Amino acid sequence: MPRCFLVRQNLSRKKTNCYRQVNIDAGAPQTEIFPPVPHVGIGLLWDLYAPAVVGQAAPAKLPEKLPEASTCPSSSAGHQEGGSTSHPPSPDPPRRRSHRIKERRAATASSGSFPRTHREEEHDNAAALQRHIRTHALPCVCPTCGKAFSRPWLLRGHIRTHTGERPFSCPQCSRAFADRSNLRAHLQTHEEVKRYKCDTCTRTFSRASLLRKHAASGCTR
DNA sequence: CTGGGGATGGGGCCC
DNA sequence: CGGGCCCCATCCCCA
Repeated sequence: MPRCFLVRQNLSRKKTNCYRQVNIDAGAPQTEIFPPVPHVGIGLLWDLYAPAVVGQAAPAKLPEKLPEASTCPSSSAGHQEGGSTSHPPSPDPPRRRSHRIKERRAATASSGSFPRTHREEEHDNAAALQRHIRTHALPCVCPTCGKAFSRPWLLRGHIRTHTGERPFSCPQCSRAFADRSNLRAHLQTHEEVKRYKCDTCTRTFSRASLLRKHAASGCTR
């Protein structure tokens, strides 16, 4: 599920004070955070969307922009945001587990082995759905600002924004990060060869998002 | 426009 | 079954 389903788009995540003011001053943190999406609707979306993408790389979560997601080169040269720090940049980076499963499911759908794999898929989907449903419960509430999260580790990461704790340090520079993913993204900046290449020009970028912005701005180089 | 940091969410997987 | 951790993805914001 895209984050925008859970957090108001116009609520600044950069400035954590905004959370405090919005949530506490408004006195209704839950109503500020919860989207107007009925829980049952999620299951329907899940069920409706998954068959529509069988045969392609089925997204693990609902795309924020369906047309772009359908044309996103997710199965082509690396599209990982931060990339795995244990692997050098490569035009053919190791596929993620989610990709392998997506491909397996796609292959299942297009193969003749429907009965057995269907049971597998039912199990997978049921487990995934149950877990997804749990994401709509937000039992983990920040004692500082009242923001609620679905999982404890999400809350822990959020609390670091209050405490300033940065347990993840870059081995190549002195910079530290509160989030491992952000460290991984940072490590890409140390790479000489960027893994995201523009198809139109010769420019390369350290992030998929930078490449997208570059393309969206109209590659003129 | 670009590069990068910060924040947050999801599913996969293991225990 | 659920918690916890991991990796990946994405958005926003700022320099």
